[in-house]
Parts: sequence; structure tokens; C-alpha cells
Amino acid sequence: MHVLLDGPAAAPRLTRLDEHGAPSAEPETVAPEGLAERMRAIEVAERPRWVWDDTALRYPAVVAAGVRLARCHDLRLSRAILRRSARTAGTSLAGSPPDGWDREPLPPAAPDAGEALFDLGADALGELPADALDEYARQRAAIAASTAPGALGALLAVESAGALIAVELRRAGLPWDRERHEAVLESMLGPRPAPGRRPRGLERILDELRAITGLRALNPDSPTVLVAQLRSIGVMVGSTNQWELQEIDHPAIAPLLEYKKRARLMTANGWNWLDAWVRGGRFRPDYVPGGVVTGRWATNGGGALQLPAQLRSAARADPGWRLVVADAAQLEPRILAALAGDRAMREAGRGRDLYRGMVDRGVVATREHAKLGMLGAMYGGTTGESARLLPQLARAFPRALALVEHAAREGEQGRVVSTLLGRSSPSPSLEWRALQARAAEPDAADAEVRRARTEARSWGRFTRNFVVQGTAAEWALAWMAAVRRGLRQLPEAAAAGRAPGPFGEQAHLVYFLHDEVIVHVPEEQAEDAALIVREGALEAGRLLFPGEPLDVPVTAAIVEDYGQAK
DNA sequence: TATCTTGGCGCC
DNA sequence: AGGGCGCCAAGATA
Repeated sequence: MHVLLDGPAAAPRLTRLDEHGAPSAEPETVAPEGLAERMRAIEVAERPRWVWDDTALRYPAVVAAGVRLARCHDLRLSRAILRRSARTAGTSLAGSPPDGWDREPLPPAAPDAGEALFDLGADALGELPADALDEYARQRAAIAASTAPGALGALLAVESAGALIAVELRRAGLPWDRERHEAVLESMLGPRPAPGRRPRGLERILDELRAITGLRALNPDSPTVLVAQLRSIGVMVGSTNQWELQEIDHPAIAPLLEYKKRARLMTANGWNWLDAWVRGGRFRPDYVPGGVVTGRWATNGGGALQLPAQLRSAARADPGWRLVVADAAQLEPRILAALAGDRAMREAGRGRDLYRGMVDRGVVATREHAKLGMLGAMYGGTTGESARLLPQLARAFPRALALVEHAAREGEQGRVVSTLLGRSSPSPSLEWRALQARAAEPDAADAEVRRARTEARSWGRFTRNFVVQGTAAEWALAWMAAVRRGLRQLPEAAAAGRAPGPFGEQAHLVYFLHDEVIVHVPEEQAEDAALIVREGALEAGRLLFPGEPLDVPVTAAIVEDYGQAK
């Protein structure tokens, strides 16, 4: 049962669709004030998949009206996947000219839109594009005609579930302790300065730097100026990045690095960030599902996916609530092992730390080596320690290594690679192809041949990583969708005098970071939530690898603040 | 003045 | 000559 939800805010419509996506009854028009009740009733009685053009556009108003949908089909996100997937090559959708369904995600919401974004009547419930039903039928047809209908269907389901979750995450927000955050800033930077002024904590280090170097006008905030100034006193650097400065033996280096570290905290997550992104004790970032070519999420403002470790203690559960901080251990190499059907590698990680397992089997000497080597294999590292470890890994895990090597070769040839569920990499640009073609001519200049090879290898590193990162992203979406489903089945906790959450006293997701989720949960249900998070991982493993389910160990720490996890 | 690019660095 | 990002400030450009 699928239901199309559209119509003007003054008279929203619900249209029942049959299994082919065709309307099976007259649209039902609902009075706006009764819409939430009607939707809730349909959710409970009929388990529909709601179909609409863009979850990010429409769902906020629905959540604001007190309804959380179980499932949806997001036409925009699905189009993006189907359009590019190698599995749908030859379908009419893949061959059709670009149209309005190929558009980009919405522009970023204003940072302080916060609650206002969710006001019903803010035209979020407008008419769907007139051809929404046609598009839905096209997508169904493309899936049916594809070489992997089951996998693609699963992919669109988890992608769409992710879109629902992203909206709910913003609605809920990550509980954020402003005082705690300010205390960290104070300890690193001193009191908040007047706008445009350096805080005292930075001023003090700067004085020290000026004394050491004798440069009265030393300006560490400008990389180009700083390079010139350092060279003027004989510190012959080519840039001012950390790894270059670290190698230099000079008394100014340590305080300079300290200055940069603290300045970074201020510019990225300082008082301005707090003012812009934290309201009413919640950090509300703007997630962008499918915002990365590999299928990972991106963010638009707020930098939710780059919360520095030093500030995690500011993510703190409300009184009477807990955070369940869950992390999928060594997700990407496990995904690779499963993708490649590499028995030995799967065994090395079964039920324990995968890297430790590699050490125990004598593949490498230390856990650090195992990690470094696997990252190098998945990213295409060709130098240093990680490259030296590759032969050992290739001997122990030939199938896993062969899979990433093959993906790299495909990319170097300009071919497309795909994830397990069928998300495909973009084609290289026309410039890239032209360069390769020119370099293949018999009279090509050496420089051009070299440049073409460099570019080919670079694209190969991208496709090499794409299959692993993209399939890991699919696992993470499936995981999160399962966790969401499990949490919704938890009853609301009994009132215990604590402040209610955004969904009453029901546990809910509050954060997502590629292979980590955080659940905000009434304290007496924290153990239940931890169980749901682990069960969700198993469910994701079954969805992606039904033949031989992948078991990714998940750590689930029950804590009061994020800083206590790990 | 507004917009784009770059360097640097935070996360996975 | 290690994949994917976002964000900020400074600097460059229009």
C-alpha cells in the first residue's frame, strides 16, 4: 500500500496507489486540522509507504504536526540513485533527458530557522509536481527492469528511511550543554572577547611567539604571511601545515602549533558557533542525506559530522535521560571482507576486534599495522608504512585485496563501479576522458602521458574507495533504519518528572556520524535501547548479506555525555 | 562590496 | 603519489 501525500496546505490530499503505482481510488481530501490524525490512522492500520517528491521539503511539517511516518519513498533521492546506477542501464529512466526530478537538494535552511522550519502552513504541504505519479511509475519500472531489483529496492528503502531520520534528527536536536561548551572555550581561550578581537588565551601565546622569534608583527592567522615571516628568521618551510611544522626543531614551533590548535577551536566551534547553532539546549545541524557521491550524508552548516573530540562532553543527556552512544567497530574493512567473500578476513574479525584478529593470526605484528595497512588498501596508499604492509595483507586476504584492486583498475579505465546495493560511481569528466585519449596517441608528449597516468590513478583511488565507503554507507543506513524501527516499538516511558523529549518520553535518535549513532533515552530504558542498537546491526547485516549475514560488533555505551563514551 | 578560491584542519 | 567530506579566515578576483 502506497499513499501519495500532496495538495495545498489548505486542502491536503491522500491518494491510494496500487502495486503498480497507479491511483486505486479517488484522492481523499482532508481538512488540514485533521490531517495529522488521518495520517496517524493510516500509519497504524495500513502500514503504507508514503510517496512524495522530497522528504526534506515536506516531512518537517508532518513531524511538527505530531506524526512520524514509518516508511516513505523519496522520489528525488531515488531518482538520483536510479539515474546513475549501472543496474538500470538501458531502462527508459536512465536514458531519459535530465528533468526537474534530477534537481539538487534544497538550499541550506537558515542556521537559526530551528523550530520555524517546522511550522505547518509554511507551504511545506504544497502540490506535488504534476508528473509525480508518472515519475513514481517510471522509477518502479526502472527497478523492475534493472539487473538487481531486490537490491535496488532495498537501497531506495534505506535511502528514504534516512531522509525521514535526517528530518527527525534536526527536529530532536542533539542535547547540548552550553555551559560545558563555554567552560571548554574558557579553558582554552579565556573569556569571550569583543567581536573581531583575539581572546586573551591566544594573545598570550602570540606574545610568547613574538618574543621567541623577534618578529613584532608576527601574524599566525595568515598562512602566506606566516610562511614568509618564518623564512625571514631562517625557518625554511614551504607551508604552515601541522605535519610540516612538526618536523622542524625550533623553539617557536611548539607554541605555534598550540596557537593554531586553539585558534581552530575558536573559529570552527567557538562562541559564534554556539550562537548560530545551539538553541534551547539543542544542536540542530542540517543533515543532507545522499549528499556525498558515495551515499554518505553531508551536512549543510553546523559541521555536525566534524564535532571535535574535545567538545563531545558538551553533548549531554537531559536530566533523567541517557545517551546510548553506539559505534560500529571497524565497519569498512568488515564490509570489504563480506563484499569480497573473503573467508579468512571474516574469520579474523568474527566476534572481536578485526585488527586484533589479524595480529593473532600472524598476518601483521601490531594492531596499528593492521589498521594502517587496511586503510592503505582501501584508500589506495602507495607510500610509506601502509604500502610496505600490503604484501602481507594480500597474502593473507587475497580476495579482499583483489576486490579493491579491481575497483581501482576499473576506475583507471574510466569505467563505473557500484556498491553492493547498486549505487554507482559517477563517470569521470569529459576533460578526464579527453586527457586519457590524448595520452594514448602515439605522438603524445611525455608530460601529457605522465599527467594522464596521475589522473587515472587518482580516479582509480576514488573508485577503489567508492565500493567500500558506499557499501558501508548502505549498511549504516540499514542499521539506523532498524534502530529507528526498534525505538518506535519501545513504549513511552512512564512520566518521571523529567522534561519530555521532542516525541514525548519516547527514546529517539539524536545523532549520526557515518558509523556511529546516539540515542537519547529515558534512563530506565537505556539498556533496552542498547539492545535495539545491537539488534539493528544484525538486521543490517542480514539485509545486505542474506546468504551469510555480516555481524558487525557494535559498542553501545550508556552515558550521560558523549565524552564519556569510548 | 560581493563572490570565489585556497590553506589548513576537524571528522569518518 | 591515501578515499570522502564541511567550515573558517585570508586572499584573490570581479
